[in-house]
Amino acid sequence: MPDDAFLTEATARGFVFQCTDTASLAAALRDGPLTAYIGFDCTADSLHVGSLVQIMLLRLLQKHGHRPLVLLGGGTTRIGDPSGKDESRKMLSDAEIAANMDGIRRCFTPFLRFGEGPSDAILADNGAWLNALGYIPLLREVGTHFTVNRMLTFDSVKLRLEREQPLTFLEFNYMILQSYDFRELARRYGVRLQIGGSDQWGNIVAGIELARRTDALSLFGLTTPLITTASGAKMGKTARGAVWLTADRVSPYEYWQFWRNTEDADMGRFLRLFTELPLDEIARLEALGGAEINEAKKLLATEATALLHGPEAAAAAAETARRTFEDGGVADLPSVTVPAAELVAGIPAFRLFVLAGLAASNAEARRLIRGGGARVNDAPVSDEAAVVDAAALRDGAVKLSAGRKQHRLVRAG
RNA sequence: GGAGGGGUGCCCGAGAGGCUAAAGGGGACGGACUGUAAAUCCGUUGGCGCACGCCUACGUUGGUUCGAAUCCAACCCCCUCCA
Repeated sequence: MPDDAFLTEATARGFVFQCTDTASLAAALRDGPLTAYIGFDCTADSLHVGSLVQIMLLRLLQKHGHRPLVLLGGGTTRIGDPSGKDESRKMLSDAEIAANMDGIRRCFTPFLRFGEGPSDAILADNGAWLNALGYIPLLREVGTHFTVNRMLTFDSVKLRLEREQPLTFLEFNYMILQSYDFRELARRYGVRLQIGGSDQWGNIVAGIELARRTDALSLFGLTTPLITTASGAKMGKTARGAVWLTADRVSPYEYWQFWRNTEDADMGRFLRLFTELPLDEIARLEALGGAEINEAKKLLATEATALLHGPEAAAAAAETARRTFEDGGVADLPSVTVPAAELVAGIPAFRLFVLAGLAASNAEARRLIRGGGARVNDAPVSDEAAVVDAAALRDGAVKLSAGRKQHRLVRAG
């Protein structure tokens, strides 16, 4: 076990996959506040739970008195990281990148304390230095420290070559720019540690080597494990797509549901990574068997939701779920409003399911009905041509259900 | 620049003039069983107020044909080898 409080807890909670030099890093951490960074490329306007491990680790770092630095990839997003991808991403325009950066920035505010203090988080954009680089000077100054021989051995490169998928020269340069970032952050902010997903190992090590050669700096790298579910699927997918960390994409209630539906075998691991419950408490919860596990999952859902959306929203989501699933009642579920006149006139049930967002097309809604998965006010819809009108209103709303878990209210407005 | 191979639905992958909205698998969704879990089994899986019908879809654009994902031409993109 490493001889440092932060590393010890990070390891115990399952955040550590690989570390370049655990003993020296522990010593550096003991010497006083240390600045560590994680880079996020701006490929979408929000992050999703796939990035949550890294965010939680930065949060843990800050709790232990160190300083997190969030690096937004305003420059590197223009290149596209080939790591872990078997084909190139589409090119994003500078305007898209700027908009995405704005959205991603907001994802961190619930998790990190930003400011001027010694352990307050800071934000940087690698566009600030990368965009100004000159090609020839870069080649002469940095290019001499990279051999193509070595670069070809990186997994990110090998994967593409083995699969006979194209790897453009543009993408081939990504690792050089990420290395440049690490050294630049060390120079500007005194950053000593770079954290990343396990697919970032190569890029991180390359940066450490560059800084050692040119600046005689000794930097560290730490990677987090790739989080999959116990049954092997990539984590973070739900019935309606990725689990985003933005309320207007995934509501607190949906977010709570995502965690509530965790597989049994993942419960303990997820509690350690995605909540801040004490480890001994988690150990106790892990000992639960059978249906009692559900209580632990509710705790997981409420704790994780509280971190992102706040305790009130988490409690409200938990209460909505309790009333819906345990009382079988109608609670404050996600709702949509349809014009009262239309409802009075009667709307075909399949249309209503589309309007409520429970089906992507009329055909899908019809299939849902045919398959017996559609219910109105908890009563199965047996007839594809069934019509719902104002008579179905219960306290001003009609409850629609697609399958056992997805429920919506339709209100007349 | 030369030679060869290839671009099919969310993904992989079969199909080589009509029987093809396109086999099979994966994924996804629904049902049964459960504990809002996993595993298993069953069903569904382009759109349209969808019996019939119509529309869109096999890289792009044209053409041949009664009829094209399947044949022809040009173009775009990818892979391999050669220069």
